[in-house]
Amino acid sequence: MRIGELAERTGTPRRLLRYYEEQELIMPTRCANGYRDYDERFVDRVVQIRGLLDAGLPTRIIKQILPCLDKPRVIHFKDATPEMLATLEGELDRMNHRIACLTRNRDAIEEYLGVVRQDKASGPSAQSPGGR
Amino acid sequence: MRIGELAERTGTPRRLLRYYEEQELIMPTRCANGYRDYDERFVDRVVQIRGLLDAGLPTRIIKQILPCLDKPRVIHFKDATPEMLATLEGELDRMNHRIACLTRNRDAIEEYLGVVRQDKASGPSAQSPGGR
DNA sequence: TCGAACCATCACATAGATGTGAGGGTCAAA
DNA sequence: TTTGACCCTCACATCTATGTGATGGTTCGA
Repeated sequence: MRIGELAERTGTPRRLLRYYEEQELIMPTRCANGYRDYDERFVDRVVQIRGLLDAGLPTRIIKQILPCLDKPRVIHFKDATPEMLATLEGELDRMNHRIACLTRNRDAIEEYLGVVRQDKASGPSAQSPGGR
Repeated sequence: MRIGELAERTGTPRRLLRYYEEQELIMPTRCANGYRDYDERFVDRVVQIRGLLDAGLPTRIIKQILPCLDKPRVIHFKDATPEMLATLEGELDRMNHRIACLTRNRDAIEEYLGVVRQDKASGPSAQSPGGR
């Protein structure tokens, strides 16, 4: 598939698809005329990339993470240098922190919304402390 | 406490503490001489802010989230305009997506590291598919 | 064969978070 | 009183992910 279709199917501007390629996150083949040629698997890959970017990971790190997601992954073992493994460990750690932080705050927001909604429902002027 | 101490206790450059203030995420009082004066609660707050920034939220959103975290929160109810609630709902959603994405990828990395480590241990040249 | 709808590269612009440094005030201890 | 370690406010630089547009090639159907 060409860049336009991939862009549409992933909701990603073409500009960014080219950017991700420049950052070596995706490596489409080229048709005879020079057009980029993406195979089906790139749809998920791009969605993955966007999710990680949105979650605060830089392309540099995403590039290291992506190979871990390939299944079957048998082929990729030789690439695993000790430094890369260390990077991954570190990144795993940071991801856990992020998850913890997001979860904590999500729960807080959820609780807040719950209380506020209930408050609105039972009377706009009442400010029940919710009994602590 | 002054900015230097807060910087040290939160591991945050002074520059950024001033930046967060400019973005109205934190509003320290001022001493007579113009120095910023942070009270104890700012330590947690700054850590919170940094966590959220690291997780990909922009200051604009963090600013809206922070009031939800204050406990007791009784005072803050009147601020809750319908638009703000809608924003929070939306942000809650995005946070859930982020959490899901991070969790998925974290698990994949974890599994990858597990397999690779086992592989290293049992013999560097073996490439067991891991049995599905 | 022409035009619309693709594609390509290149370059410059923006926005947000952060680094860095200049120029200058405050204050306490030597 | 001077010095060192703080603090202040600019202001400009940098990096990353993005937006936007110029310029031009390819393909295909009218």
